[in-house]
Amino acid sequence: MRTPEELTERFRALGLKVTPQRQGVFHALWGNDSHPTAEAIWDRVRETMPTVSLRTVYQVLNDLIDLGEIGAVRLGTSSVRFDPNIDGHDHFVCRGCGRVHDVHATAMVELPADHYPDFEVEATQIVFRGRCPACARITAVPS
Amino acid sequence: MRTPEELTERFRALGLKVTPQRQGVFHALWGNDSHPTAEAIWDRVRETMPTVSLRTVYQVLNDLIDLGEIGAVRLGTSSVRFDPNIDGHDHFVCRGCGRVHDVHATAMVELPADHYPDFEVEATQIVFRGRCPACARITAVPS
DNA sequence: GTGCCAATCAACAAGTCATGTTGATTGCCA
DNA sequence: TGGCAATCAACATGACTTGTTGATTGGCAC
Repeated sequence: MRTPEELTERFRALGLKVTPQRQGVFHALWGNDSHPTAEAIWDRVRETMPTVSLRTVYQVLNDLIDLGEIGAVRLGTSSVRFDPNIDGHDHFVCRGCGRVHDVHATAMVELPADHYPDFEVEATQIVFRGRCPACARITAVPS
Repeated sequence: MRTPEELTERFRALGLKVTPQRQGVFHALWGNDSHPTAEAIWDRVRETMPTVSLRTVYQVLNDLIDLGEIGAVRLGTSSVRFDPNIDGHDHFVCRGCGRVHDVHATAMVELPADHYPDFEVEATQIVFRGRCPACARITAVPS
């Protein structure tokens, strides 16, 4: 994702107004690799801007998705998560704490063309499920 | 998934009653590789049993999931899909018709242990998105 | 065949998540 | 400074899934 400053530029260039609410969302997303839900972003924005509405946060997030600045991730968890990282990467979902981690898998994933002719693959999504180091440690038997 | 007859056996063995509604769901799932939604199964069951309620279909499906007889698949589509195939396989989601196809990818997917120590991977899910042969044909330019 | 009780039913309500609506207000920026 | 986009509150909506309740049915053990 671009920096908040670059996003500000881009919004201006597109004739969109740079409001404090929008900038609040920019900053809440910047460097945020926790795959926050809309509500989590709302909480963060409200720390410095208590009056912002959840409705507006949703609006700004969807604007950013439309502009291709962030991605929406649906991982079978209840709600949509937003990902400032739009580079190709995979996800690890911890069944203990529910957190989502960005990972880079060594993947040679293909649909064998001889078995699936005429299938046009446009995107491949890999999701690992299991336990993250922190959660694995909790239930690990200490010696 | 087991055959309807085997499921009948298993339900009896567990002290669960084998009702026409349950058998209707068994048959609606048997050999069904279309990844139906609860509503789609409901439709199919109602063909021979018009009075069955959607509530009951949900109930039976969740019972089957609890027994490990079928799987629930969440692919970012609006609703949960049910999959009688519980063997390891992957999915292809068509962005044209929305249909879900079972596929077997040639996958060498791993989380490199040197980069992600202590991550315990328990399951790996691969989802391909694109267009199925039928939908690819529609928009393909005929010569 | 009989009876117990699980299963099902209808008809709700509820809860979650996301978005639409409306009419008023605010405040960015040309 | 003013136009108008953006935001606000406060709803409603809508899809999906599950909970509840009280009555009824019917599977199956005896």
